[in-house]
Amino acid sequence: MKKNTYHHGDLEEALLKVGMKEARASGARNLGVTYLAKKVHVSPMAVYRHFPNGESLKSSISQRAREELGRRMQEAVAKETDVKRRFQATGRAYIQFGLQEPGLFSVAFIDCDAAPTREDNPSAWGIFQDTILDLCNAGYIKASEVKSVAALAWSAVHGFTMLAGGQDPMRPTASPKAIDDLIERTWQGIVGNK
Amino acid sequence: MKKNTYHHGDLEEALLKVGMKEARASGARNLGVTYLAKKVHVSPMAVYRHFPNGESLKSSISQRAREELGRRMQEAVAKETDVKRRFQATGRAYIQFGLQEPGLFSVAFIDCDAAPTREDNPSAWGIFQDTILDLCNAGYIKASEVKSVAALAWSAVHGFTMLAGGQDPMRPTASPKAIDDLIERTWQGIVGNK
DNA sequence: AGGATAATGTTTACATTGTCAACATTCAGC
DNA sequence: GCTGAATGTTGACAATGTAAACATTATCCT
Repeated sequence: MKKNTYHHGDLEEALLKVGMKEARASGARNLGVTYLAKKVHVSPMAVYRHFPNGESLKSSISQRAREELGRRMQEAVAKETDVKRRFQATGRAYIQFGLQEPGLFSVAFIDCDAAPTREDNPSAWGIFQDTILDLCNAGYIKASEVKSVAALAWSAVHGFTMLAGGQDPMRPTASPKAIDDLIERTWQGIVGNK
Repeated sequence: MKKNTYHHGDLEEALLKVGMKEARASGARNLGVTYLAKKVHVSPMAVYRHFPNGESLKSSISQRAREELGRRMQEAVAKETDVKRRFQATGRAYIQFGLQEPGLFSVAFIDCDAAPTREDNPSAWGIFQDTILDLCNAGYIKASEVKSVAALAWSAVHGFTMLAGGQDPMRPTASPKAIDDLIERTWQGIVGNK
């Protein structure tokens, strides 16, 4: 019945967990070493047993956020069978994630030396690319076009989310109709005028 | 010949100037009050005579960066006469700015409560929108399409620049050919299959 | 079981940063 | 030239990241 554990059990996991909570609530504002340590009721220095420095902790949280995005995309894709619809679902999920979880989304793309997604976890990019290869196999696009198609789709979706989620007065509106429209136009840019 | 001026002359301008230099060199990393004050050989507190706090200073630098982007776009547009080419030039200039000046570009879009572009300075968004309205007048698109066309073009270009300029392993390549391709596909998404 | 050793936390200490308050100097206009 | 407004300075304080030294617990080897 020792309540005072001293040892925490799994501090690393706990830090990442509370980090994600903070990220969800307020983006990258409260992801400092001291702040997160306090949340877990641990001295700041304990953090350094699990991360070489604060940047690294933030970076790991960023990675988790990216994985969360990947998971959402995967779920969305799983609901569709048609190749084209699967492809579009990835984009829609990406945008919806960005708008529903602005904190996580912004943390996912802060440029702290981004640790790559761990191999065994769903990568947004991986899912995305798979659906593009499917488009290729289904004859929508040529193999030689894969790279440039990916660039357009990825860019449009990422850019839209950034801009729509920001606070610029010039940001595009993010109504369902506007999103549909973006996706439809992007599709035009992909399959062209054939 | 008093070398010890004590008063600086125009500290605000000096801070913004050196801030831009730092931004160009290393993004948002060295835009703190103390650091910039040191660069101008002034005590940190002097900064507060010109900006209410550090965020505000950073935000003003961000604004300057956005204005610089606007200037580049304007220069690019001025070289073209054809409506379509003018429109595409804005996008190309945007991307090139982002790739040639990654520091400035990232600072331009940090989410410090973005001060809107000062009215009398070239706004990237303003230039962009003007060329879209020209597209409209020239009959390329319908008036009802302006918003969604703007959303696609702006998103694609912004997203591409963010991604290509980042360090993700999944970033698109940014060769001239790849950029041309993006712009061409985006154009397809705009004028569609007519 | 018991003791060496690795893992994991804590306290102290210090440099850096943003910012407040109080004080000093210069400028501008009467 | 004096007075008040602008503009800078110094000193103090709280918060942060992190190094060093120390303490506690877990693990593993005989």
